[in-house]
Parts: sequence; structure tokens; C-alpha cells
Amino acid sequence: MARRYDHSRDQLLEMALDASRTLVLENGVRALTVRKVAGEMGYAVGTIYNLFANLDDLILHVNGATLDALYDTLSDVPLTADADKDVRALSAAYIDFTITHLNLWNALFEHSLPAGEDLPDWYHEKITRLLKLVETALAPIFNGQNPTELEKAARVLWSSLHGICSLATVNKLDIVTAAPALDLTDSLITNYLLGLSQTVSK
Amino acid sequence: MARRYDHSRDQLLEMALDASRTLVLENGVRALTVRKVAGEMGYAVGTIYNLFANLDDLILHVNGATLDALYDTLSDVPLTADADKDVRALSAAYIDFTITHLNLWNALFEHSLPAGEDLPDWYHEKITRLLKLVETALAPIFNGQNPTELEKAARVLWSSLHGICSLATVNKLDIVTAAPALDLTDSLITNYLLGLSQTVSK
DNA sequence: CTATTATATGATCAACGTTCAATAAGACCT
DNA sequence: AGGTCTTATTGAACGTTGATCATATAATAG
Repeated sequence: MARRYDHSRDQLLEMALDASRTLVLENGVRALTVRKVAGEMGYAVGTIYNLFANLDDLILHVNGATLDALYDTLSDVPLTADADKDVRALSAAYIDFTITHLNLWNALFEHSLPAGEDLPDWYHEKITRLLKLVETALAPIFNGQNPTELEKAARVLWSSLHGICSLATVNKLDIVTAAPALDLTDSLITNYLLGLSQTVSK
Repeated sequence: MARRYDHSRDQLLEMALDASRTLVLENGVRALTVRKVAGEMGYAVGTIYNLFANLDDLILHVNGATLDALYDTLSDVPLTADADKDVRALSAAYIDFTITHLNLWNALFEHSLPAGEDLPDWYHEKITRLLKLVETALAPIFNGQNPTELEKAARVLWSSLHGICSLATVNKLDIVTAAPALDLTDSLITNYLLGLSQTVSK
């Protein structure tokens, strides 16, 4: 097997992902080219296509790695069974992640698959895992009842969080008076949880 | 002035935008190429660069037109000074818009400017205008007090709405049990407004 | 040592964004 | 009318991109 340098397939995958993540982190998804990745690895273009189906597939794996990193970050947040406090802590960690990994995080949403293609199962699983974290933090509010509503609330919080950070970071929220993301998520959490505690307890 | 066909600059702009919007609507931003737009118009490639600085600028104007269309849609929603009802109506209209203009709406967020470039003022103004609509619907809750909080609440609602629709449409929310966007926004509005009414009235 | 198999290569292709000298057609003046 | 100026329009040309695949090469098996 013509390995010019002794790298196993797994090593090659790791090298390609590392190079790609660095490129995206430093210059955004737009800067990610097959040629640059190959060059960085010291391999030829064709080798990349040996590892990934195409550029979309490569980006998908970059995004997968970002979801993993996000999971690692969020699962390090200690939970106290105080829903309000815990959700706030998760939110803070999330916001911090979007700042320190800005371009990688943006890539999660700037990239979309060609029409007709769906996200693979392994990708969905990484998302489910993240949602589960929010569910766990949120659970105390529901007293073990109404798991469907718990699921829904977790999704609402998760996507709202995403929305706020998304529009805030690109300044598409037109934040003139410098109300940073944290200010908005605080309002979201405070009031949404307050509302939840009302509708649940009845 | 060598106009091969008698089209004023404004007409050319409109033709280019129309062609671009159609391309995006039918096949997503990825399908938008300068060559296709020019071909559709019956003009040469160079003419496009006569109208727009570059492809990014063209997409920015496509997105501007989408924001205008969204504004038209939302400002047609009749308001009743019942915040809960009105916000819900706006939200429903918003969701409907994301469905009927899916690819155009996605383009708003899939596209980002090259590093270092900022969104122009006219673009920000289109966003402000939309936020003002939400503020108006939300105003009754605040009894004319605390305009800062009103502004904040509008932004929270707006970006959360965006987040939910964004993750729902690409199925990045991992919605297995078919909880569509409307279900989530309902939960968001119900509970967030309920929470707001508590924190405000005290 | 040979045959087989797996891997790595990079020239090659079509398509893209962008540029710009050349061109053509209006306007303007005499 | 004729000549000049100005300006819109052109499209060939350039560099770069994603993707392909016949070819070359190295490890393994017989």
C-alpha cells in the first residue's frame, strides 16, 4: 500500500480534520479548500477524496467535531438541580463557546447540504446528545411529569439560544446600544422559565 | 451610451434582482452565479459588475429584498393591542413566510460577508424596521414604561423565533416526533410573555 | 520473485468570480 | 452632418476552485 508517509487511514482522517478545523477557525468556512487541506497535510488533492466523499462531507465532519467540542464544554458544567441556575450556567458556557470558537460555530449554520441531501444519523445523534443536557438541567421544573413538554421546552431554549447568539454575533440583530448576547439570553431564561413554572404547576 | 436593449440602470437592477431571487428561491444560494444571472437577463457577465460590486454585494441586495418582502408580509398582520394575540399572529405569519420563501429566507443566514466587512446601514435599517413591528405588538405589556426592556424583549422574541425556524427547517433540531416550528414558537410565546407580565407588573 | 491488491498521485476538466481593453452607441457641440 | 466625447456593454482572459481517474507505486500474499 503506497503510503508515502506512514500514516494510517485514521491518522489521515485526524490530520485532515485538524487542518480543516484550523482553517475554518482562523478564516471562516469560506477559506476551507480541498487544496489547502491537502497542502497542509503534505498530501495530494486526491487523497482527501479518499477520506471524504466531497467538500460537503468534509465540512460535515468539521461540524461534527465542533458539536463534540461543544458537548465536552457543556457537559463540564456542574449541575445543581436548580433549573434556573443550571440553565443559566449552560447558557453562559454556550455563549462563551460561540465566542472562542466563533468561525467554527458559525460554520454549523452557514453550511447547508445540497438540495435533497439529509443530515446523516451520526450527526443527528450529536445534536440529541446536546439537547439531552438541556433537558437534564430543565427537568426539576417538571417534577418528572410531562416528559413531552420537557422535551419541547429544551428544544425551545436550545434554538432560542442559538437564535440570539446567531443574530448577535453577526450583528444581524442591529445591536446599537450594545446589549450583548448574555443580556438577551438572561431575559429569555428568566421569563421563559418563570412562565414554565406557572403553566406546569397548575 | 451603448444600451443594447433599452433598459435604464434601474430596470437593469430590477432585472438582475428578479433573476437572482428566482435562482435562489428555486435552488438555494449555492445556485446563484453571476453567469446565470447575466444569461437570464440576456446581458454579458461584465454588466452585473456594473450594477453590483461583486457577488457578495448582489447577495446582500437579494437579502435586502427578502427583508422587504418579510416586512410587507408582517405589516399586513392586523394588530389588536392584545400583545399575546398579536405576537402569536406575527409569529404565524413569520413561520408561513419561512415556508413559502424557504430558500430566500435561508439565504439571509447562510450568507456572511468576507471577514472584516460589515453590513451596510441600509441593511440594518431594514432589520430595525422589522424589530419595530414586534415592539409595537409587544408594547401593551409594558404600559408605556421601561422602553429599554421593551426593546430587549422584542429582540429576544425576534431572535428566538429565528432560531426555532432556523433549526426546524433544516431539521437541525432533530425533530423526530414531528414537533413543527409552530408548536415550539407557541411554547416560547406563551411562557415568555407570561414571564414578562410577571416581571413587569411588579 | 511474482501477482495481487490497496493507496497515493497530479494532470485534466468544467465551472466559477473577477478584470479590463476594446467596442459600440448615445449625447453634445460646431 | 460630421466630428468628438462620454459612457454602457462586451466577452476573452486569468487564476482558482471541486472533482475525476488513468497511472504509478508500495505493501502483502502466494
